[in-house]
Amino acid sequence: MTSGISSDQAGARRAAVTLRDVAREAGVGLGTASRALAPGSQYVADDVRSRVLAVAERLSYRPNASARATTTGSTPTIAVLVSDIRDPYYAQLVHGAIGKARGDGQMVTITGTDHAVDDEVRVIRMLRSQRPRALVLTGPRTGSPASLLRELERYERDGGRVVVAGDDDLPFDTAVVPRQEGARLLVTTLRELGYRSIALIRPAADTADVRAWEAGIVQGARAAGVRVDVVRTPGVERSRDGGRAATAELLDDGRPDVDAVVAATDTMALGALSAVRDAGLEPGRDLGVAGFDDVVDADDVVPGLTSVDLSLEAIGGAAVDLALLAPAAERRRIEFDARVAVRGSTPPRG
Amino acid sequence: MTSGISSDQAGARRAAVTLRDVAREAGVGLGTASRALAPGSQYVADDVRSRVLAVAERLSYRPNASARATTTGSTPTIAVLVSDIRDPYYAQLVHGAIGKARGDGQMVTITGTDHAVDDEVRVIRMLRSQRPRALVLTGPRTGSPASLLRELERYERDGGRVVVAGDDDLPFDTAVVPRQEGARLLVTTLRELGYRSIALIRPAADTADVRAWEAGIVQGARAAGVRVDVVRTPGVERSRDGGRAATAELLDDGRPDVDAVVAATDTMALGALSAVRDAGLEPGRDLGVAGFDDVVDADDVVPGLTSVDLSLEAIGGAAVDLALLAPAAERRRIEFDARVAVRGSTPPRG
DNA sequence: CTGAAAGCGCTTACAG
DNA sequence: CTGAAAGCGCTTACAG
Repeated sequence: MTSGISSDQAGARRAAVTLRDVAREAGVGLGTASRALAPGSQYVADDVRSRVLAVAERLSYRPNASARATTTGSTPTIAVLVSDIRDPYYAQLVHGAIGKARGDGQMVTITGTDHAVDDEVRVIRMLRSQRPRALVLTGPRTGSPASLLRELERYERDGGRVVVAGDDDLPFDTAVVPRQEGARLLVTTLRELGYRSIALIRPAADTADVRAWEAGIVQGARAAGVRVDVVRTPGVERSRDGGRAATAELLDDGRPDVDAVVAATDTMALGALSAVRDAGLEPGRDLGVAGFDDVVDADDVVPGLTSVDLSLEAIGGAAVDLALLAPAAERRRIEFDARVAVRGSTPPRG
Repeated sequence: MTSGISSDQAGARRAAVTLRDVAREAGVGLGTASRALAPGSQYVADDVRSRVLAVAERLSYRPNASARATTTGSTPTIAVLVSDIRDPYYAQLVHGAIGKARGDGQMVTITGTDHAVDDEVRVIRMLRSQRPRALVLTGPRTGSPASLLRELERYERDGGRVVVAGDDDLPFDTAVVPRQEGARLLVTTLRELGYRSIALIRPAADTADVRAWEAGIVQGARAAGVRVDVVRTPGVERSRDGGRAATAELLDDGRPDVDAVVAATDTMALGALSAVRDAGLEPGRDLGVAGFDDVVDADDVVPGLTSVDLSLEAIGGAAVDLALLAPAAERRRIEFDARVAVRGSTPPRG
């Protein structure tokens, strides 16, 4: 680090080519230049338009998005709130959003939040300054949503759009992650593979996503005639270690003839794989293991982990679609299919 | 999808509380209100300031960042160009950047590019509209950088800052990924573990990052007295399958008494692990395998993959630091230490 | 179809 | 310390 100059200096910005420059150079008025450059506008003579376009190209003119936004009132950006972009779950959502946004001429902004309501409120207050066209909420959150809803309503009142990509528990347009359906499908599939009795490994925190997953499992099990034990280990975290601990406890208890362990997330399932090995068993052969989210690169683990693909990329894209819709009285939902990926960790049983 | 209304509608934005509202409500002029709200400004009476602040709070006022930007000339955002946010390499960089930016009151924008020069130029042209305070370039790129440099110079001329987070091959302030040092360290470490002869698995494309890695390996090997074979399989991609194919070829060739396979990326190393198994060998015990980037969750693989931690998060943060510095005549570089993580895939050798 | 003018919501010299 | 005014770079009715 060599510079002692204040990092607050913005630099000399005034140099950029401006619409006025283009208009002067093309010999037209400001308004005409503006219209010529606007893709939609009809009211420009063809020759004038092409002249303006040529000048703009030659000067390498780029419209000032901020100036446009202060006229327009909003920015062509969509703000996505995620807790951790390194988490493949969020990375997939964001990737889908970026791809779709790009086609629609929108930017994507990523803002970090720990998904506690208080923090989300703080972040949204900050974001309101930006006047993003839409806010995309993700992830399960902790805390009572009352203050969050107030803040979001204020944002909507100012013309912003609020969209959820995740669970179906907030009163906004939602691209629903098909957890419940996915969980149901997983049980059905396990049943077809010959599994009869499964144990659920879940984090202690009772968030909306885990509830949806568990509901789906229980529902599917009832329909398919599969027995379900829920392992409720106090304090278990949504992590590899959490999955390992809970599974270890299950196995210590002399597991009530369970033939598969089903975890709420792939990460926890990886912990379950280790715990099974720690107990001297061979995952897959001796005890089935399945995850959820299909976020782990299947082939990176041995055996490959059976999981549920939740179409997260498509959901990220759908959230952008919803964000660009005009607000409507009724709430809109988009839901994609879940797909079970059967791999080595749940071989056909008996 | 129920709405037939054009998605181009921006909604009624005019509702938002404005500085004028705050000033009127507080009974002061616009200028005074502006100054009272500006964190730095001294020239406001304390009682006036607190009155304005109270009104702003009560009205839930949030300054319009676009309006501020059209006065100021730039936006408090840092644009990061990445090819794929799902790639943990980029996810880590971006995560580091977000964390640092947040502390500095900057937003982070993610823009996708395939890292071909032509595409980067296109993306940067788009971004120039946004007037982001800085552009952070990442990743190795393909194509001749001439047109890219032209575009970036234009951006700098308008007052923007260009920063690189990656290889040290562009004439801008750079947060250097310590590939060469890391590669050198890896060989030294392998030597200490007892390895004498290694084969390098590399993608066919000769990008800056791979060159740096290879140079580091060769350099380290020379110093430590380790023999190096470079496996140059035409067309091999920087992927799991690429690593698998190249390793398979090496093993087919009756590998010249190599005792470890060292891949240019963790992903390729995972492919190498598979190829070793395919050949009926046990990775680790029969043949050492090492990767690079330490991007794979160590415990997800069996055996754990020896790799090099490149401090990517810190580098992402450092890029933001550089971005916020005033431009300077001399080019600045920040380099972090690399660290070798030894795991089960390279046990001590005889 | 086009130009001059007003306006978007701020910030920043400029006189008090 | 403070208010009125000019200006940032656009867009958009409003008269031609």
